[in-house]
Amino acid sequence: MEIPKQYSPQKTENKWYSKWQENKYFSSKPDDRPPYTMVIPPPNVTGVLHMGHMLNNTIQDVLVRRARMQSYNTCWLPGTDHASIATEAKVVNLLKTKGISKSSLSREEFLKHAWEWKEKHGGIILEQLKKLGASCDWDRTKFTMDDDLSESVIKVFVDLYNKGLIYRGVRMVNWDPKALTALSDEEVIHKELKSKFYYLQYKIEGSDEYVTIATTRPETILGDTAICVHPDDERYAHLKGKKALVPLINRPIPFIFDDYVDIEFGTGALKVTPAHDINDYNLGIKHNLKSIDIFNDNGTLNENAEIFIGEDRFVVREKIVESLKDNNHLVKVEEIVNSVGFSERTDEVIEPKLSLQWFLKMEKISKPALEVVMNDTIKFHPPKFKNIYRHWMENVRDWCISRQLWWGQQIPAYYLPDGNFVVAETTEKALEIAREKYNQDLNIEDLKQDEDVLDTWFSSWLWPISVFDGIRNPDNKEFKYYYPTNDLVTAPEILFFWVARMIMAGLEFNGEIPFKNVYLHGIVRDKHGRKMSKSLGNSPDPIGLIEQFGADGVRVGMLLSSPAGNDLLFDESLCEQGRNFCNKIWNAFRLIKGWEINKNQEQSEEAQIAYKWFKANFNKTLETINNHFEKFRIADALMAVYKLIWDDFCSWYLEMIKPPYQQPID
RNA sequence: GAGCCUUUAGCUCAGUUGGUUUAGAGCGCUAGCUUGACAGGCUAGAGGUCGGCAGUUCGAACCUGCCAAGGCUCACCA
Repeated sequence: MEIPKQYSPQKTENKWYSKWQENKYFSSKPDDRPPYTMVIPPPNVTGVLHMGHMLNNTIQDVLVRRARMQSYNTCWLPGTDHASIATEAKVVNLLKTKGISKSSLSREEFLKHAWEWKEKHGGIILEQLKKLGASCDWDRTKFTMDDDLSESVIKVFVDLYNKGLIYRGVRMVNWDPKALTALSDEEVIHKELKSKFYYLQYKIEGSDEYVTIATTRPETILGDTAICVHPDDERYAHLKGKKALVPLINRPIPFIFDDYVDIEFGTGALKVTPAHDINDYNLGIKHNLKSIDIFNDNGTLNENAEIFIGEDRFVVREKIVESLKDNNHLVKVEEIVNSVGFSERTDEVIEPKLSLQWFLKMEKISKPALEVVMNDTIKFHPPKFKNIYRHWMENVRDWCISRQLWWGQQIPAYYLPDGNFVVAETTEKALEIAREKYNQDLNIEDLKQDEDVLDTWFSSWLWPISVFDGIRNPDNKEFKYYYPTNDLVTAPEILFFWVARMIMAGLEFNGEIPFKNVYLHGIVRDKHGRKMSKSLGNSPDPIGLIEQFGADGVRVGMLLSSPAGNDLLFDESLCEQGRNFCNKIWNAFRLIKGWEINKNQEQSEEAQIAYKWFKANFNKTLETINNHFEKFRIADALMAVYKLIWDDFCSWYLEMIKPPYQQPID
């Protein structure tokens, strides 16, 4: 039998993965053994595998395979996330290429298209994970919009509403003018930008005097309803009771006095636009100001603006500066660095907007979730994330959970003709409650369900529970056996979005933590430390890498340079090292396979010593490896294996017991 | 603006409560090897006043203070 000199991962990996699958080696059923459970951080259903997924799932696979070898009953549960905004945007774009606009479709028609798209393109990533060798229990694959998971989300919403933790109200929210929906605070990314600081003159009504204010958003002057100065600022004291005229439209607005204003900053005079800035909004409430919303949902100006109606906010910014200049309202322009919020999904500049949304109160449920992390009931690896977690938890604000989208779980609130509403799991139950509470004569047609859906994270925060049906049937056998899960492997980017909220959900709905360890790995960057991005073109195709180096080669390469919490500077040469390692093992096998065994031959003294030495060495290394694993030092564990095989086993042991040329071995 | 983290060989990182470390690993590098498992290999070797300054100590990569560079998280200063 001829064994090729070089290892061929393609042949080997496909062969064994099929075999594993055929024999259901990864499938798990509750039994007498202790369980080891892990849920996958569900990737977007429309996503494709990128380097980050590859790292994330390789680490999980290592953990779960080790647990399997330790004879735990291992269950690694895979699945995908419906990713409301991202998926809806993709479907909208696809429809656009077919000449269909979303607005021309009914909700039902649109959802039909969305589901079609999901069936067709969804789950590609799961097939890619199989190529990677991921040992998931594929029979348990879940999707966050499966009927049972959706039901769980609705049940939880109703439960929280009944507990008084969910409320509906008009608040200043982060509005994405491109996705046309509200976002949570976490979905806003602040970036420092070089902006312009415009100094504008407002005429004082009935006088020749002017007052100068400074702003970065001149287009919002059309929504001004006051000018605010500090009560101790003598420069402006004489303006009490006077009014200023908004430039270009000459709407009179009052002066208000509040120590919120920083005397030193700008001119010490602040224009107040309650509809378009959270601070101004608060000032507006305090001083009883009118609120003039000058924007449409898509970021264009509406009739309230009086001028530039229908034009985009950024176009108007340019134009209004010209107008102000022409009318001698512009005093000067300075360069300034300020922080601007962008939508995490669409990269659109966020518009603070007053709107009616659903919120979840965070104060009560965040406290226990903070505690279990601080007292190490849930351990973070590396622990430096505890601080970051605490800071966020201590300052968290109510969570805006409604989204003006169709793809997702529709909010189970039903409005009555008189404006009242009821919250219930089904229309039938809603009707029942509505009749009881408001009017016996109501019919099902009188109820109108809320148009909005819930934030995707409002479903994925239940993931470790709902995949085992622990919300609907908390006493079911599987949930009792598999939950709480053991380890969670994810990126720090979603510590707040997901990890923190899963902890809250676990404690709130089941009184138990959802997992015991959270391993937070870094971001995969290129070898120059730059983030991988489409525009830079510096992200290798993971499947291409697997074809080139073998899945094991690539995975060894990634793990070797991946200490917990640190970013990984990816370089193809790492995969080469991994491939070479696989080849080394292959050739050790080739060597041994080539030996002829003579059972009658005495074992030489040297061989006996060699055997004892290696055995001792092996056990010592095993201890080291276990120690590394307990501390989630995967890279170190792998290096110990690497050296054990390459140096101790191949370079020393095999050489020591190697029989003379063409002689048999004992 | 607030909080946190990092800085050790060319690169990526270890270095556990300060003393068996004249500071380690992998990769890379240099010089030799067409050696019968493997050139995706073997052998030999070079490389660091542990970011800077000051201090504590008999003794500091490790503790303290200041400074410098890089990074992360949060934040309503127009």
